[in-house]
Amino acid sequence: MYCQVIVDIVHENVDRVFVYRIPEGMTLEVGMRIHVPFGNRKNVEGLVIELTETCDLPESRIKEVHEVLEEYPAVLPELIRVAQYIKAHSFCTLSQALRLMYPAQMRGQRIREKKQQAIRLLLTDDDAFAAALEKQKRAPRRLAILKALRQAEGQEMLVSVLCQQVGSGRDAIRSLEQDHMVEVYEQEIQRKPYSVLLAHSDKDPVLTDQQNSVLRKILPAIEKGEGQFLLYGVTGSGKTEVFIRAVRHTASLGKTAIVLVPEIALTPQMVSWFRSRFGEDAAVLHSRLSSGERFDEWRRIRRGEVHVVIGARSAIFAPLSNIGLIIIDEEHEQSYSSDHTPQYDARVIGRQRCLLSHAVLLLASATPSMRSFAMAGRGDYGLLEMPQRVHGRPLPDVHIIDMRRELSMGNKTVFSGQLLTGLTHCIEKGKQAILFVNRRGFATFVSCRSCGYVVHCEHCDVSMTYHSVGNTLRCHYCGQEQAVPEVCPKCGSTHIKYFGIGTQRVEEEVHKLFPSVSTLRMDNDTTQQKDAHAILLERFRRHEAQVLIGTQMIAKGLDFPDVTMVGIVAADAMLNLPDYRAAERTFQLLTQVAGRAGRAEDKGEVFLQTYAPDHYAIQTASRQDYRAFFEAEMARRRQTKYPPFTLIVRNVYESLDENKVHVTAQSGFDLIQTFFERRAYLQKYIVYLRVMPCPIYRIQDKYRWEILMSIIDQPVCEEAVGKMSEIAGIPTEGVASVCQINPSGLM
DNA sequence: AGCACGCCGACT
DNA sequence: GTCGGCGTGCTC
Repeated sequence: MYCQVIVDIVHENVDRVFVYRIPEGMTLEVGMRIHVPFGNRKNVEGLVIELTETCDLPESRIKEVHEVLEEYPAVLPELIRVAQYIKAHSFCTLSQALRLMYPAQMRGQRIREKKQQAIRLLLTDDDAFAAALEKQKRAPRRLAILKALRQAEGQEMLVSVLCQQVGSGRDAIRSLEQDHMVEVYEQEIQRKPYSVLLAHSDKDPVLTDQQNSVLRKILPAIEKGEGQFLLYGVTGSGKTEVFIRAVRHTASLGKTAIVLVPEIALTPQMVSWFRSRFGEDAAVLHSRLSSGERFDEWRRIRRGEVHVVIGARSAIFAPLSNIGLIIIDEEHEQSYSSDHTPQYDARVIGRQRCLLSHAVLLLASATPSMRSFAMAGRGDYGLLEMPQRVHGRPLPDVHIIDMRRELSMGNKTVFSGQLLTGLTHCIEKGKQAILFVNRRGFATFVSCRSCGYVVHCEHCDVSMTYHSVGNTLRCHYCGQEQAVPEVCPKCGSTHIKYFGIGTQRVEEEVHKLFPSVSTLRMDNDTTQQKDAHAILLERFRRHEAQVLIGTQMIAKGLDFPDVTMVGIVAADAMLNLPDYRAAERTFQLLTQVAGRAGRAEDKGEVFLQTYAPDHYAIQTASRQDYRAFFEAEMARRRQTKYPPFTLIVRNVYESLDENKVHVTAQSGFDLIQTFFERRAYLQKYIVYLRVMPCPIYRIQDKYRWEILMSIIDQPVCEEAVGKMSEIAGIPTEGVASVCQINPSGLM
């Protein structure tokens, strides 16, 4: 018997199968991790991707498998196929793609064993114990161990705990073991993530007609094992309940399900919802688990102990067998595409995994991505709609406030008159309010009002961001910190002040205007500690504060029944970012934020302050009119030749050597040009192809150049994308390079 | 990625 | 005469 092995080395030269002989008496299965001799090296890690009876290589050239690393296959056969798909579409080696399929801790010699040594007293009756004490009376360590164990619950404890209690006594333990007084054994310890969030069992709510009609499409598809859907449901339409019913139905068929959410820490409510409904039958996988916790959850899933996995992007690779349903909530979220190699998109992987495993794919959003909605329009996805909020609750009233008029009327403060009136009403009625401050694209910087000088980072070509805590300036890219200058370094003027609006500034304003009102602030500064998100949100839920002030992180999926008013301080802050998705992002964010208002009986009110009141993204968002936005945005994308009509591929080069980085980028550019010259049939698909310095020319002292290509998204063009990726992969001394596909935020 | 094989400069 | 530079080439 032979096996085809992928060695865990990332290099194109070894990115292929190698055949090994399976030694007598060794049982191997596809997906198992093994050690193999490779070249001159002994024990290189490898993964079995196929078993074969014969092989066409001369027997003399074939080596034997050295050992099996786990007694079970680490990668399910279907996930090997997913990895092959990733290799083919994301220009990485198969070993890189396979690494996505199991926890990183399993690699290398440091296999995280979830077992720990425990020790148990073997002396059952008092006489035997007394005799033992007598026998060991001249060995104080051994006596201490016996006494400690006698008192321990179940007369057993962890060796590590015991050693700490009596002072190191490994030798003492060994001799007691030889005398058959104690037994040392391996004990499984399970780390339990999210044990803080107690499972309170909720009653099933009665489904609305809308929820029922959507489920009538999904449930039969799950039974059939075939179907891909895009669920477009407005905020507050009750999508979560649909997910729960669909997952439960899947489990009742003996199948398993994955639920992807944008970033689990941002939606602790969603996790506790599922926890309360599925309890131990659900596993949680996300990036903020400790490595041990992640490994334990992975093993629980792998052993088939759970039917449901909830997680962020990488949970799409959860080792569930017999999968019946994959749900991707907030489908439009950026976080579903990974930016470092292997660059994959969880939506695309989900689609592929469902096809391979005969499972149903369900993408859901109140603001679907352009790509997905366009695919639904082409019939790639079945479109399911939930246009009404539950219990017929109306969408909030949205007031668009023209901040240019406010300014011309002499209002130089952060809040418009209308927003202030709304906030006052809300506070007087004893309700809660959310003030949303979009920090993206609205960095607070320090500049001189006399000469216009702006404080820049000395290592990066960006202005530094003002932080009122400690009155410091921090560079967003390298973390450098410095004090705010008292006088302008350029002209000596003392009129040097910070500009822009941040959450801190808004909070200060609220305190000034409403001294008796308590506030909570949620942003990067206040959520550094573990679980800080959940704690802040829980405090707001318990009415510890009447006003919540926050950034993006308060926009998503939160459900606070007593919030009747939402203020958006600067709706168009992100509209002018150098990103073709700026309008799409603005629309999504505004819709999500506005959706936070009026989720219970009281109708919500939203005050949307903007300097671009006529922009289609603002107008359509204020009406929560997704279709109108979609049509307008698609027309614009078609006309300006942006995704989804094109693919944007960007190779970024970075180096401390200004000249070298230029030369390297230029030679890469020459290569891609030569490539196109030899392929005349591809040239007509090119929208543009150029080489130039990056918009932010220097970050952390490194100079940066880029090759930017836009090409019509056609299957034949994938070759060109592959070439770009290959060019970025050419190693150059002292120059780092990456290939990005449809990058966000060009910097 | 590693590591061996292999062909040309300054050293005990 | 050797030790050693790192340029190609291979790994079942």
